[in-house]
Amino acid sequence: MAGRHVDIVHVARRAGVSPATVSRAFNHPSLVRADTRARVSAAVDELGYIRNRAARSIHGKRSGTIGLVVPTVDNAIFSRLIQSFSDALNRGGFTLLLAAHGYDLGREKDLLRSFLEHRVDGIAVIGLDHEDATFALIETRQVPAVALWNHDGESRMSCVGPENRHAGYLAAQHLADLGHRRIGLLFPPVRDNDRAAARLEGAEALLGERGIAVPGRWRIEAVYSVAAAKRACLDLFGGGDIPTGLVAGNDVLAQGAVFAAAERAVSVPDRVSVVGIGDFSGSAEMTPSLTTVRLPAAEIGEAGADVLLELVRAERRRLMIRRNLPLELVTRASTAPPPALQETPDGA
Amino acid sequence: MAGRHVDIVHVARRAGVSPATVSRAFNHPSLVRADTRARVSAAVDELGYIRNRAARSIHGKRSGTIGLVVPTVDNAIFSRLIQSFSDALNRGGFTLLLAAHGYDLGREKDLLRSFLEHRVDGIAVIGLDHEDATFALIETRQVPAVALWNHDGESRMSCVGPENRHAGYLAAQHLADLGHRRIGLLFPPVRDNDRAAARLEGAEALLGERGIAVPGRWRIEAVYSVAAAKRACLDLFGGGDIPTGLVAGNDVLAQGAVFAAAERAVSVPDRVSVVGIGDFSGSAEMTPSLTTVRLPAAEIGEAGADVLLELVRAERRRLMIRRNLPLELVTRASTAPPPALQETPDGA
DNA sequence: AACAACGATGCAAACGTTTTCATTGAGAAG
DNA sequence: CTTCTCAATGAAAACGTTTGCATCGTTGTT
Repeated sequence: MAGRHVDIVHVARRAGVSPATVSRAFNHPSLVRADTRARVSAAVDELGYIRNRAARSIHGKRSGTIGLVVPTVDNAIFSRLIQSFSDALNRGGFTLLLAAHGYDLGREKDLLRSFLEHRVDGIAVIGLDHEDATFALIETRQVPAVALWNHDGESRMSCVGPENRHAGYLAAQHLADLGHRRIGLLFPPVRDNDRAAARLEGAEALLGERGIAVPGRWRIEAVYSVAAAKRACLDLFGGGDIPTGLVAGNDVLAQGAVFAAAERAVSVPDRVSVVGIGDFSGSAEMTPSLTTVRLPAAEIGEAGADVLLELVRAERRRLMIRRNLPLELVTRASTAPPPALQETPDGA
Repeated sequence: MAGRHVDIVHVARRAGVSPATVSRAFNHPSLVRADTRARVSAAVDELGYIRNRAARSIHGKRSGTIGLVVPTVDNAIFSRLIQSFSDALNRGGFTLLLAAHGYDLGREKDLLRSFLEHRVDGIAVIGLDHEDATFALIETRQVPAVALWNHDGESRMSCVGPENRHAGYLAAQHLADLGHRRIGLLFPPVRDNDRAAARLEGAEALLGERGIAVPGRWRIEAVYSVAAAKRACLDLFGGGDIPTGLVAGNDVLAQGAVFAAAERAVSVPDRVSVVGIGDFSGSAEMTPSLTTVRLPAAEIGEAGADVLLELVRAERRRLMIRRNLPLELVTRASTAPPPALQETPDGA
């Protein structure tokens, strides 16, 4: 009952009206009489007509699409964000264009350009660190844009997220407050990743305040994967010189560390405490359950979409909105006072 | 140096040529003289011109977009697929439109419709079970489409994936071969999820062949989350009547089961064996490492994109391509012969 | 009864691009 | 020097919509 290339003219003929009326029936229903609207609607159904947004958008109308560029999709960190971002977008009648740059900010700029070719109504990126060309692109086109997953009061663009620096600070503070002085840092490469860089900076700031130095051999770098983190920590836990506490740049790394400890028969938290950042799916359920600084991924996605749609709908361009989302230390079973203090429970 | 609404006419004026020549410089470079091309290119850079794909696509040209609808993004299962699918698309010069229907096939149809409004060049969905209206939409519009994550020689549309039925069969076979007769099934709700349904069917088929009956109290249902699976299994492992083997519908559920067993001090694999399906990130690293039937998520995404782009580029519509991707049982530490057999190692 | 006001609809221009066809000019062949 | 060919470019129509403006018929006002 339906053809492939039915356009508004076919519908108009079928309904016995002009194309203009069909268009109005869609976009300004109040302007067309109810029975005419019904005839149009019937013709639409009979012919299986589907509106062409491309043709609409060349009139300066919105395209109804929002572009999101993430470092990677394949990652517990971002998948929840993408889910909630996409849902919030759909609720607002927008469709998500998604691309991943693989932690390569040069590639990010190209993907953004491609989004602009599609005339997205808004753009979301992860983090506040981007190439100058990327900022220039956004600013000269004056396309509404928001940075997710990071907050900074001085940011060059609108942003929605927690203070990653504070997340690192809280994680380290937790270990220090428990009495740990021999602390290791397990972080991903910080190149093209300002979130991780900020967390590391925060952790080091706290340790500096408490006069705790981290020797080079306890600074471990591993890419974001349980396997890589476990591998790196098997070495760390293999020797005799083991820290009593470990701050991981995120829960994936922390999980790897816990698994490595299990394999090396290094008890968590009795022998070594591990604190993560993120509170991903599974962190609460594993054994021992993971102490971590919760990053509100779903909230970031939803609030980010809301902010972006607000920017899109705002008449006035160059509006700047910053939203700081709260962090929370979730204390579970993977952290405890260091061995020395456990032996002498009531202080030195 | 750049305005907001620079179009091809501005570029043409700046370069001292006609709009037609600018268009040709982009689309058929061989038709324009090298020095003219250079002038156009310079004008493009000076003005910051970005091509408008919407305007291009109303000429019947491709939109350069591919739509993918998944049940959910927030899930280790699909995030890797999305990643590799998106990458393969980008390599081919296409951009991904993504949406999630939350295991609601009615919603899926609406999302697909929205994709068609955007005139996507192709569509990918998960699984082979869809509403009639969904199939009708795809067939009457004759838009290239592929189903991912499931293979069926009789399928109504092109498909790329493994035989999920066989995955369930292999998992159950492994336990049966080890000597287990008291076997439980931990699966998600199968409504609007033909992959899970097929796996369950496969597992039951094998158990039937071996004359193994599964009592109702050992059929556990849990949504796809470690937390839900763990909760459900805490009950199972709490009583005295525990199966010796458990087939989980996927690794997330299996991980939950293993964590629950740990909490109930039920040893895996000495007391109960657990086999998953998927081989997700973390399954190899956890303790005990998880025996599982590997689903080639990244391969499905990449091959799926390749097949879809082939369909898009094919002159002839209604072409059907089916690709069956291999499954593999990965034997790790979470499975072993049942306790009784362990005590009397050399047979009955 | 004449006229104003208004609701409903159609006509045609406009959006930014691609493409067909026609035109121009330069070099090749005679 | 003419004619033919061919490469390079421009003019204009076309794509599927939206919308400002014009038109028409009705209803309400005087």
